[in-house]
Order: sequence, then structure tokens, then C-alpha cells
Amino acid sequence: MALAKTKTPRTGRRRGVSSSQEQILEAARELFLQRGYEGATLRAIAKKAGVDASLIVHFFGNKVGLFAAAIEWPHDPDVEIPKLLRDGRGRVGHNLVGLLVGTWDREGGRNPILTMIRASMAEPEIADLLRNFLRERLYAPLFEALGSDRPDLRSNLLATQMIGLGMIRYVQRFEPLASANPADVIAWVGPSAQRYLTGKLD
Amino acid sequence: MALAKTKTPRTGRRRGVSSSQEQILEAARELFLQRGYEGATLRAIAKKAGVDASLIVHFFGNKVGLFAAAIEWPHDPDVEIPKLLRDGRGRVGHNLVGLLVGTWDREGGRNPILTMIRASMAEPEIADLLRNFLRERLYAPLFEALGSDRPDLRSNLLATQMIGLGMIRYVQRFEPLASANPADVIAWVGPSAQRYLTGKLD
DNA sequence: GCTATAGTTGAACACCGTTGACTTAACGGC
DNA sequence: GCCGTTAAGTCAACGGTGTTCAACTATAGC
Repeated sequence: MALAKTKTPRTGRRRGVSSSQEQILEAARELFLQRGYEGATLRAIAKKAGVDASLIVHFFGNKVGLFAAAIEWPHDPDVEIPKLLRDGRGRVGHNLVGLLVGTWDREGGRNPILTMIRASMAEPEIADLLRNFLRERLYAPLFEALGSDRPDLRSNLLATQMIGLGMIRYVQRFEPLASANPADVIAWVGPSAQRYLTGKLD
Repeated sequence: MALAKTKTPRTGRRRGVSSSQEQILEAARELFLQRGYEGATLRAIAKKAGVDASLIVHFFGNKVGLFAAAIEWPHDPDVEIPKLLRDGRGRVGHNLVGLLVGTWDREGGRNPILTMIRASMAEPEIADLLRNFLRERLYAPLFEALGSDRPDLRSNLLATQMIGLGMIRYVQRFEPLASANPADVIAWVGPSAQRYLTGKLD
């Protein structure tokens, strides 16, 4: 699902099935995932889309705007959150770690979430994008269903563990964690996530 | 303490107390902390050091080499590790969180560890530097003193929590965690760190 | 004094994101 | 059927980046 909306063209040519805008977004998605935010240059994206680089900023304002329009969250929270809750309150942490590890392993580190996390270290606007999405679409419904106290704080603490896991296992690739089985990772990290989700905090 | 060694000039002028190399390192330290790895340009560092930019790459090879030579770890592990162990095995996690939070709060986010963590997201060579330092100088002696099983795995898991905390509280500044009291943060995160340090893993 | 070498500079290179002027093409109103 | 407006799209340029290379200077050792 998209993180930011694309300005739908109000007028202009309407005959082709794919406008330049869509070709740009497609090329951007591919290159951002492949080379990361910094590694994907506007010129390279433009070349792949068969247009001039300045057309990209004409459409999306700047590189951050293109990133926000192109990147997509790989899960639909409305679908995933019920699955996380399926096994009862006491298993939500394990299920959440399993969902992330499963997705990240399957896509081999080249996935939107990790790309966004990395980019958010350098670009404050991308950090805002990430933070708002997490809060509104992921954590808010999750904690509403759980009914835990201090949901905002818990979501922050949960983020420290989940983003830390993503960084160490998939970006920095610390061993032996990077090569460990998903089931083991769930067993190791799950309890920490569970504590932040439903445990006593102080 | 330094993370990488500076090539000491084998010959050359020796009369001044401060060579150009030291002035470059001093300027680099200041600008890297102030503006981050990307924000500190070689030309700006050179200007501050009163020297031409190409002299920097002559001395340090490239920008990463300069960073490795300039950045310093704010603690001496030989001094800090005994302090962490002072209150017994059961308090090491809390003491470690306290050490990091104390340092990071005092320096307001502009400190070598966070700067290095951020830079390591984009520069693999800096990630190597960080990983090797953590393993050899910090985690190895700590786990030797603790005598826990699977020290390599435990150090990875500990890193997920510590680096995640640094990212969320100081770089991304998620609220309410970013504004919480140090003592509260220790109470919330300490148990997770403690579990990775001495708890049962599976 | 001569020569090798380290220190140091300035110009240049290839690339980056972004800007602004410009052309082209389609539309709505008359 | 023309005409002004507007979006689509191109092109060259700007100021910036890290890095390279040839040139020059000053010192140390012989």
C-alpha cells in the first residue's frame, strides 16, 4: 500500500495506458530498492523511465517527494493486525517478529521498510513519513486491539527493538544473528517485543 | 579513544607543535559531530583546518579514511566495563543502558557513537569499523567477565536493542520516549538488555 | 650542493540535485 | 476555427560533491 498519494493529472493527454508519471514511479521503486535512497540518482531513474530528470522534479517536487510517492508498505495493516492477534495476547510479540523476519528474509534485505529506515537516518522528511505511518496505521490499531496502557510509549519501545533488529540482522549483518533461522530469531527477540506490547513497564 | 590509527609522519617538518594533519583531524572531529558524516564536506573541513581539500585525501585516502581516523569512542572499555559489573550480574543490563543514555543525553545527540551509527547505514566501511570495535573492545571483554553462553549471539541481540534505542530516542526522536527521564528509560529498556546479557535464550 | 621525498596547492573531472527558460501539445470558451 | 491557458516535457546551466593529477616547495640525508 502507498505511503503518499500521487497527484493524479487533472488534465493533459489521456490516451496511453501508462503515463510518464507511472513509468517514473515504477523505475523509482525498482532503483530505490536495488540501490537504496542515495544510490538511486534522479538521472538514473529518469533514464530508466525514458524521460528527462527535471521532469521528475516537475512532478514530485524533489527527490524526497519522489521517494514518498514511490515507496510502498508491503503489508496492509487492516489485514495483518488481525493475524497478529489470532493466537491471543501472549503471542502478539512473537507473531510480530515473525511477520517482519518472514518478510525481510523473503525479500533479501531489498524491501521497502528497510530502505525507508535507512533513508530516514539521513533525510528528516523520510523519518517523518515513517514515524507517521507507523503511528497511525500500525501501532494505533494494534494497541487499540490490545488495550495496553501507555500505547504511545509502548509503540516507541517496540520500535527500538524492531528497527534495531532490522538494522543489525539485515543492514549491518552482524553474525551469527544474520544467518540464524527465523524460528530462532523469533524465540530470541519475541519475548522482548512481547514485554513492550503487553508486559509491565515499571 | 581512537578507532583507527593515524599514520605518523615518518619525516618532514617537525618544528611546529601542531602539524596540518592534526589540524585536519581536529576540524574533522568538530564538523563530523556537528553536521554528521554527509553534512561535513571535505572542502568545509579543509577550510576550517586552513588547508586544501586534496591534502586531506593525500593523508587519509578518502573521506571514509578521514572519518575512521578522526572519530573517537567516548569511553575507554577498560575503565567502563568494571563499572558495569560493579552491582552484580543482575544489574549489568541496567548499568549499560544507563551508561549509554547518560552519555547521549549529556552530549545532546552530537556524539561519536550516534554519528557513527548513522554513517554506518550508508557507508559499509564505517559499518565494518563499528562492528569490529564493538566486538573486540566492548562485547568480548564484557561477556568474558560475565561468562554467559553464546557470547557472539548475545552481543548481536544486545546490539539490536542498544542501536535501536539510539536510533529511536536520539536520531528519529520518537515521542514520548525522546523526552522521557533517563531513569525511566533505564527501567523500561534495562530488562531487555539484561535478558540478552544473562537470560535464558531459548 | 644534490637529490629524493613529504607537504601542499590549484585546476580539472565526473557526478549530483535542482532551477529556469523554452517548446510542444491538448484542452475549454468563444 | 481560432486563442489563451495549462500541463508535459526538454535542454542547458548552476553550485555543490568526492576525487585525481600534475606541479611546486621545502626539508632531510648524503
